[in-house]
Amino acid sequence: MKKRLEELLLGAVDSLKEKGILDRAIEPLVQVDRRRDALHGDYASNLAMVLAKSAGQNPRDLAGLILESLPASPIVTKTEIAGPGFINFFIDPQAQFSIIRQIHEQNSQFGKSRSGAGKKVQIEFVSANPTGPLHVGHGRGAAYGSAVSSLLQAAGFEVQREYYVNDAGRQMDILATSIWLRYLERCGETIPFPGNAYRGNYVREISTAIYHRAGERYRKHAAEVIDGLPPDEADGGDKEDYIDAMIERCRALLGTEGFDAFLQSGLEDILGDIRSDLEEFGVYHDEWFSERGLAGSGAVQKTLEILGSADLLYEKDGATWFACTRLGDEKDRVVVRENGQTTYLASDIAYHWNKIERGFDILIDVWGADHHGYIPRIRAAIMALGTDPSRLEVLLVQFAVLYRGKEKVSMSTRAGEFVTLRELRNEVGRDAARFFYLMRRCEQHMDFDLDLARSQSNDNPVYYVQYAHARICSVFRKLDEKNWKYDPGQGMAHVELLTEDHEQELINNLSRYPEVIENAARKYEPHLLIQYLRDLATDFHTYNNAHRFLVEQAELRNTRLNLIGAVRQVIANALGILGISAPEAM
RNA sequence: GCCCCGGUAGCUCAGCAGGAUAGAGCAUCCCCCUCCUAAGGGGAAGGCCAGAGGUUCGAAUCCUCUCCGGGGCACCA
Repeated sequence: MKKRLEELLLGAVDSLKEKGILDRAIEPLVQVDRRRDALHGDYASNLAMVLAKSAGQNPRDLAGLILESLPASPIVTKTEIAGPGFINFFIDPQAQFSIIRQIHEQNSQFGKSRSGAGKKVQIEFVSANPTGPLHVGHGRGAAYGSAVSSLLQAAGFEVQREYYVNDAGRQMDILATSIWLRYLERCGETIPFPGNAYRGNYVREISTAIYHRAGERYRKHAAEVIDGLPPDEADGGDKEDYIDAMIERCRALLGTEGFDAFLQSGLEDILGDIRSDLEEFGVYHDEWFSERGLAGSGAVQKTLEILGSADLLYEKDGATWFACTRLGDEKDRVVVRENGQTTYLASDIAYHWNKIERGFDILIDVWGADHHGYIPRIRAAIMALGTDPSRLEVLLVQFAVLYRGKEKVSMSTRAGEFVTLRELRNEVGRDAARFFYLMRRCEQHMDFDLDLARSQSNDNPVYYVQYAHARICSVFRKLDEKNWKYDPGQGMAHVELLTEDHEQELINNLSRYPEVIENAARKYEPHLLIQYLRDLATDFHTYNNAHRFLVEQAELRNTRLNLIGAVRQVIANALGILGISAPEAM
């Protein structure tokens, strides 16, 4: 509808150009907007105001000229010039009704578009380090990333969802060491636990499992373990130095094979937990990309060579630096440490290079807000590798703060206070968790109210939307109980019976749906879809309260059933994209 | 000090790519089930869109500065 009006206006512009009223060089952006107030018609355009200056005319006069040149169309019943120069369009109700038929024909496909057709998008999200369970912060990224993926798919893009598994590097070494130390405790050794080791309960559980499996095979005497290590933070030393020395000791005592056994158990256990957690949350990844695999393939070295041959690497203080200041970053960054190990950045550059080579048109990274400083160096790397940096889109998700009523829930990692995604899901349920995560723009800091999300009451916006769907299902069940037959064909033949304001309002909102999808996908903003759902649900509840659907008169009944059936379909489609269920009864 | 995000009703937030009288939900106050689930609906009240400049026909929306919150500035990942 919008597009058709825009075409009409373009036609008018062309003919004004021929008449010499408008300069041929002008290529106006023709815009048509929906009007909120029915008084101003169904759609309006600001075209005359936009063109007024370049045409040297006052906007209202120009609007008149545009209307004179506007090609005739059966869908437009009336036009008017209003306010400072708006052109208002009134649409033939008959034409508006066609949306109901369209929804019934397309069903679950309704609302999808082809605007992204032929474009391959890769979206990487969650990618939490496999050193512990997902917490509520990861949950927001997971909900957001998966909703954006579905949204892009609905807009026609070919989407690949990826999880980058940081299974290489120091953090994994710390994990393996932490597990081993807990294992030694289990064996009966007394060793002070390093300040910088992982102290979550899951570490103990993993070590216990190893103990049951392997017995005391990996046991070493406490004295042997701590002998000659530098002081830990608690003893006035440096916790980083201490943990590094402990890792070395662990490696020396266990040998590569033994160390890897601990590392591998930890990785498998935690990654398995993350996978099942995400699956239960309705979040899927097409690809789990291993950092270790990347390093093993020699890709990191190769990428460094490319940077080197582009003359973007230099040596200083025994380390190798990436000269990213030349490409817009504020500092140069280390890629190979003094000790010869490559940094996380080096792998990440190689990883992005790998993504580019896989042939995606758009790369999306969903990151926590704390990573924003990381963006310039990745962009620099992409430029250095000869790729247009605008192909990389980084979406930052701000933090979520949990509240229980008025009380802020502490997010400290210290024992017992840590809130995992799994705990959140257990407490509020999958649907509410997703809905609440997606309700806000991702740039918005979020206050997540656990009590509200959990409440089974009308305060809870999730139920409000789901209830609209369930209510419609219930109407169709009641229809069967009355032994009336639903005849969609008869309804379609009598759409003109939908004369109530509430019905017009609903139809109007239904026809907005494809635009909402398009818009939300373009802006990566699933919250727009939630907003829309709340509007649509409100319209339905209002309608439901004011009118009955199961009336005696068959034509009217079938017409109304067609309308609410369409509402049900659209709600189901939208909830589907958001990964939230559409219950048939509540 | 520099960088990112935010500052809209008592609270939590929308406000689409500048457009016509700034919108929801919660909380407050009134009202509505003989009827398809009241997990619903109708109404009232509530605002100098943080502040100051600028851009223009027109600014909550764009630009600059200031103030107030949150986060980030590693040879960690």
